[in-house]
Amino acid sequence: MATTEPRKSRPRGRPATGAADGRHPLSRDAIVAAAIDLADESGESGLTMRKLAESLGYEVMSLYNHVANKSQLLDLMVEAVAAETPEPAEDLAPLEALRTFAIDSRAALERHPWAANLLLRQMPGPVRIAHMELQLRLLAVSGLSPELAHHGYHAVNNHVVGYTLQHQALLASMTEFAEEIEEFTRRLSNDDHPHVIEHVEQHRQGETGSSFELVLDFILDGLRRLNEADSRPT
Amino acid sequence: MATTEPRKSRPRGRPATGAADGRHPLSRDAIVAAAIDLADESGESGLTMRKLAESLGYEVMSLYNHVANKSQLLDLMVEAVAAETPEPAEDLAPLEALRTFAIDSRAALERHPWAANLLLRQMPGPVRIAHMELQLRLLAVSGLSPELAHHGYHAVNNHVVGYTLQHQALLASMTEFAEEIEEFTRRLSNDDHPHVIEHVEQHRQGETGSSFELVLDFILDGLRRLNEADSRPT
DNA sequence: CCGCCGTTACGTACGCCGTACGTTCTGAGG
DNA sequence: CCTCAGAACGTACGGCGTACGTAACGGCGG
Repeated sequence: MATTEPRKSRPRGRPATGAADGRHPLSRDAIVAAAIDLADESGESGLTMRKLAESLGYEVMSLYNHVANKSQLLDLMVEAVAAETPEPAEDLAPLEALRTFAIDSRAALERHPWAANLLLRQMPGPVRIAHMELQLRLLAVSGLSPELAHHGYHAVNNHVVGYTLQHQALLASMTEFAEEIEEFTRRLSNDDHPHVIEHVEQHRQGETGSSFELVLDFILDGLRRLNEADSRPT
Repeated sequence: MATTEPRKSRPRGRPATGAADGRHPLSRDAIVAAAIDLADESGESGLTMRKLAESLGYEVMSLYNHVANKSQLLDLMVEAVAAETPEPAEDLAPLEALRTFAIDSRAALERHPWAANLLLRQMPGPVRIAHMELQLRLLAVSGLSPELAHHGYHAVNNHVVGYTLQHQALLASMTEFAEEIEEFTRRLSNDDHPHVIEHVEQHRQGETGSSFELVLDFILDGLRRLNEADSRPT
């Protein structure tokens, strides 16, 4: 039907004279920002090159003039989220600085529920490498042995990412399967799962939340304690 | 071309007289088992209804006579993996039993790299509910306060799943992007990232592995210590 | 001033994916 | 012998990422 007329109503090619119509001229940064917004709203599965182009007012393939492929776009999104984490204050003790950095990292991940899952699959970019260097340096100058510093890095990182992943999954389940959960717990109600029911009830009363910092301190205290025990016999 | 002949070489309908050809008669359990095998080989993205049917010697839509949809199939796969974890011995102290259960759970997840990622998205089935009840019971009878038991459950579970997720991601990166990593670290070699380079070098020498149980004990010891501190002033 | 060219936007098309739907065959029960 | 539920099948649809060719613009050498 439309093949008879050679072009559509909107002028083709670059928008006449520097984006004279309502839209910005489509840069890489604009694409990444729009992708983050779209993923925040619709989840990772809702982020589609087609929908992303539509949200920007462009056609799909125009995006590929600015990003190589979807994988690179996801890389850029993860880096942008990582860049939201502020550097810790410099006057803090090393492990205190690491503690606040972990808390701030988690806050950034919590703002973008898709980010934690993506972290696992993508190679780290410059921002994440810099964060890694920062955390490793803090561990090194805190007086921990090299082995403990190595394990401490993974322990803290695992905790930040793992906790956020599960928290987001829990939130998603609670909103998506609300009535299934309702019926599910009622079916078990007086059965042989008393502790599960109590646990769910604790969640309903908002018992959660402080658990992240609790375990973070278990890890940091454990590192300190183990380091003292190792160095005392010397 | 083939539309002229009314049927293909292989006989249609149910296989003549109880799977007289080489294949089993396609049950739900057989489909789940084949799906697990396929995902173990090709990863979650490699598990496709088409490939799964092909690996079983059937056509795609025949699978839907035994499973409702792909999401249900993934549910069944996760449950099957969870069922691989043995129950802990009954003569152990509660927190010791929880410790071995965590280690065994991690081993099962490690055998199936796709499982940890799936755990986060799927609603728990009967097997996982039973495991949840088991862990909560162990925490309850260990003498911890209800709040500490609640947090302890999440702490241990987060650690098991989170650690496995990151470990699998690390292994995948190391095999998939081997030369990229090689060049990447060489580019940084004498730059301003000394700790990252040292960390990668530690990994090359196999410094990893024991970190899981180390942090697990940090968590369990932290729970015990905090419980004593709470109950002593009484 | 003119004509070329690199850059960007666009449209079409291909090969995957999950799966809805209608058809064809089978063995079992009356 | 006939019927009938259920399994296996083939086709088709909409959505995905993206390869490829085309069209319109701005800038620049002549």
